[in-house]
Amino acid sequence: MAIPSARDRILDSAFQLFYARGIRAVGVDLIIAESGVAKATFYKHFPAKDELVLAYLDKVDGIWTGQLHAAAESAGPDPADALVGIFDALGTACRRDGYRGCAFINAAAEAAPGTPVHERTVAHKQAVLAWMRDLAAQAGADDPNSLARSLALLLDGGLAEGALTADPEVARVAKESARALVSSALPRTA
Amino acid sequence: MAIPSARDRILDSAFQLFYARGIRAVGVDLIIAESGVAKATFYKHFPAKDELVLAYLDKVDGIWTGQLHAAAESAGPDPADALVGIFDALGTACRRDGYRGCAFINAAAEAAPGTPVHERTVAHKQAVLAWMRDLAAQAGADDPNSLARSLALLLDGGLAEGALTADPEVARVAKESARALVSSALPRTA
DNA sequence: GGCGAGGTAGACAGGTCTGTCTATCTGTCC
DNA sequence: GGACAGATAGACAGACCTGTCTACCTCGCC
Repeated sequence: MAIPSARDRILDSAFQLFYARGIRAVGVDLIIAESGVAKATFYKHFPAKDELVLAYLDKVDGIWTGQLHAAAESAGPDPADALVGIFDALGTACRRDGYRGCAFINAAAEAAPGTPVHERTVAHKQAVLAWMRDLAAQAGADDPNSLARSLALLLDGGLAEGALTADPEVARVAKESARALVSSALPRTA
Repeated sequence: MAIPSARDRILDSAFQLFYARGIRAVGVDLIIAESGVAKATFYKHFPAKDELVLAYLDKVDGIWTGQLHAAAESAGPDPADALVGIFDALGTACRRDGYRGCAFINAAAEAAPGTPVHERTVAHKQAVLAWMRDLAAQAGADDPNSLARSLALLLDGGLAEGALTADPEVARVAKESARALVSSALPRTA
């Protein structure tokens, strides 16, 4: 457990501050002060604030995607169960202190379409959607694409509403709705 | 068709600029230039930028709530149909040029919880939810609260994703999912 | 004619933001 | 010991942002 490298400290501070307050609301000076790093060091690792923002989004992507996959896996081997289990990640997130919705949606709200930040967000959402479509296909859905999109809507809705009120009820309803949509999208099973 | 008052011109410019670029990204100087108004006039009508932001949100609330109600009404007198019809407003919004998702969600992403802007967003979402809960109760749902929340998730999900890619497919899937959830939440009908 | 409401034009103060640059210190490897 | 990589501290430039203030203009109304 050595002291984290300067780069890691910067990224950690940025992670917390950007998420809690928004990207534009946090200046590099604050990140520098919070991470206890010199300004020159900051700009050596991240030549512009935008690059730090992208690194922040990549970090969020790693964490959140990991949580989604873990939730899906721990729901069991059946792909249909996995699709529903995804929503446990939403419930866990909702209950976390300082929860403020989806970092990507929040970032995209501050970035103009076409900018790298905005596009990184689109890429993330498309990756999640593609993964869910795969699961839907494995589950034998009649229309894996529509099912995956429906579930993505529920998930993004839960994340967006979470930015307003961190109400675990939202996650409960989302999971139940997901269960209903999944089972109605599968061919009749015994 | 007289020239709109100075206040209206300011609010119109703010409406377009805030929505298209985000609130923090737009300075009062730009709004002043765009609306062709003097700085003193601006500050006479809106003593601080924050008050303009709130007026902007109120304007959005009036427009968007009106569109939701209109979509619900034009789906017919049956409350269950109205609940599904709401999603036509999402489809129309998606297809509009310059569509960038829900102004409230975007605004909340930039405002810290507890600020007036954030709370105005929460109030708006709660009003929409309460209205949908009413419709769900009129439709005779077993659990109007859960049904309304499910539909709100789909709606907010559609709005949040709309900020990323204005894909009408999203609205189509949302409406279909809404139909499925509504019919599965009602007691068996012939 | 005179008054007042509301608008225009734009300088200005004080703060914050990003990004650059200089000068110094510390530890490691040879 | 000496060279070097990487960090520190902090001044600085230049842009931008909010909000204030002065000075003038214009139109309707009494």
